[in-house]
Amino acid sequence: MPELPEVETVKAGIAPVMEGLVIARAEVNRPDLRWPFPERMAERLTGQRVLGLRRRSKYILVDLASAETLLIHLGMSGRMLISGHTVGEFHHPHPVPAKHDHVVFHMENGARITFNDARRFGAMDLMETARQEDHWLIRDLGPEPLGNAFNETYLVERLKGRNTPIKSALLDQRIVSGLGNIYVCEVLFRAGIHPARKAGRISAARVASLVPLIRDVLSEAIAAGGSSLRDYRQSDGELGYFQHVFQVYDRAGKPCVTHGCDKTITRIVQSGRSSFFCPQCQR
DNA sequence: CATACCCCCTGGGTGC
DNA sequence: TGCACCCAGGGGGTAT
Repeated sequence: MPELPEVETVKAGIAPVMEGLVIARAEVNRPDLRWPFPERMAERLTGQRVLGLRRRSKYILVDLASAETLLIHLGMSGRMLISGHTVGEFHHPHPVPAKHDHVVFHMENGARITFNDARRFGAMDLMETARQEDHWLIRDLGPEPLGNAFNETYLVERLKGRNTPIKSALLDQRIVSGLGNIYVCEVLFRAGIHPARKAGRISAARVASLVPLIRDVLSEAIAAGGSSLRDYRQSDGELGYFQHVFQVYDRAGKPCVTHGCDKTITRIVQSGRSSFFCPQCQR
């Protein structure tokens, strides 16, 4: 689930019950996720005021009054459930503890943020806020796709001479950070580029055309997530569950949505991951 | 350095 | 209802 738009949505969803508030207690129910938690994580979180939340790529960064920053990654199946808060007249009760509730933030106002992650590909770590750029998970990340550093000139330069499929290149977080399997498929469909095409053998003009398409796809997804978050009554407090209408992702065998195209969406496997595309519209 | 695989882990869906 | 198998939105590590 979580690519950049979902992480942005989750961040926005938990911000109202974290920012400016003290973590009365951090409940840590196991020693690790993908990697061991940092030393004394529960103690270093408990009693800390949350100064603010940020997002870098697919990471949520929680700045604490202790001058430390909590890094959270949702992996493939990570979820954030909010409970104990009130939206309008609706109060969200705390749920019964569920399987895979690995970390629970008990906030001073009674709200809880529960990190649930069945597959445990997620991660948490603590770092000095001042040295966040040096963190081993952060330091090699490419530019934010919605930021100014990601532009046509940059992408053309980065893909020049690359022998790797464009699909793999756009999934490479060192080139551009935040895209995942779904949105890369969607972007390549909009661009009319076959996912197996070698990145270095696409014309500069077509590479450049990817930049605004990437921004569009991500912005639209963030907007969709934001709209679903507005109505807490319909949700159970679980974030990142909005459904998008994908044009190619997970649509193998279904008709291409392009007007006048009578082909069906094809699935291939590239470096172990599914790619969906229209063999007629994408070359 | 660039590229290709393998792996971590649990659960849902499908076919028999 | 059981079971075997495939698949999953991520990404680090290692071999080539």
